[in-house]
Amino acid sequence: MAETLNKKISSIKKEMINEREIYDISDFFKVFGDSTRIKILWALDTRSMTVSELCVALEMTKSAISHQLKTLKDNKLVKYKKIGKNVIYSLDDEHVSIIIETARKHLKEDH
Amino acid sequence: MAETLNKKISSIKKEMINEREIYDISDFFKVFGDSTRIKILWALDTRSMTVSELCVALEMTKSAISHQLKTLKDNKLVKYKKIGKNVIYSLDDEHVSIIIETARKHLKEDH
DNA sequence: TTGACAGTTGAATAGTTGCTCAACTATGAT
DNA sequence: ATCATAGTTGAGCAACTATTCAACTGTCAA
Repeated sequence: MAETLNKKISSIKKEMINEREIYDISDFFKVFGDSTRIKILWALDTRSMTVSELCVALEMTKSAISHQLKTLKDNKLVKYKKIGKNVIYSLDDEHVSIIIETARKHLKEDH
Repeated sequence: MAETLNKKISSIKKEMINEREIYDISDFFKVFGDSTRIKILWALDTRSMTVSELCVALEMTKSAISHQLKTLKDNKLVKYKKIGKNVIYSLDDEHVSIIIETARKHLKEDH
């Protein structure tokens, strides 16, 4: 009885995955695999910010920040709004927080 | 009334994060940022496997697989058991599935 | 002991990536 | 028009990384 249920749950949980999706997933995680980008996401999870504000917060050059914002933009993790000379960036996805928090939980565990 | 509640929720949700944790988080995601390692994790999420079995499943050399298994081992994502000449690897953490599934959800969405 | 099989490891190489620098666009103020 | 500010972009370089190759350890069988 319980075994049949487990098999059912297991078959629902485990779907097929193809070569293309594998690359999409690993490319997606590459975006999170850089400390500067994590800092940006963390900062933007607090509040929306302009590029200059991010430069001050992270103590980095406009160019470096802008390059990383492009990567985040391309991966649909941040969105932006132009207001006059400023460009205000903000998070574009609720998954970002979930993913980072799950990682933190994992890292807090003792093995 | 609603505003006060939002502020409270916001303060609970958002904890401090330090420089060290930023690097730990990005290092953790670097592990997921490689297609070979995703393939290994995906395969091991189906069932435990020896190195040779993984070689057949992923069509790669023992050496390449072994190098990546070391990385996964170091990051506490897989565990292993020696049985005779064989080394059987399996997933070491329920967070792995959660993280990969959240990424897949994100990638499936249209923006 | 010898040989075959399973897996690990270190060095070398080829490819990738993050930051800097300089040049650029665009907007607003004088 | 001119200048300052805000941000973007492409090239180049230094640092990193995934795979290959060859040599190695450890286990089992004859």
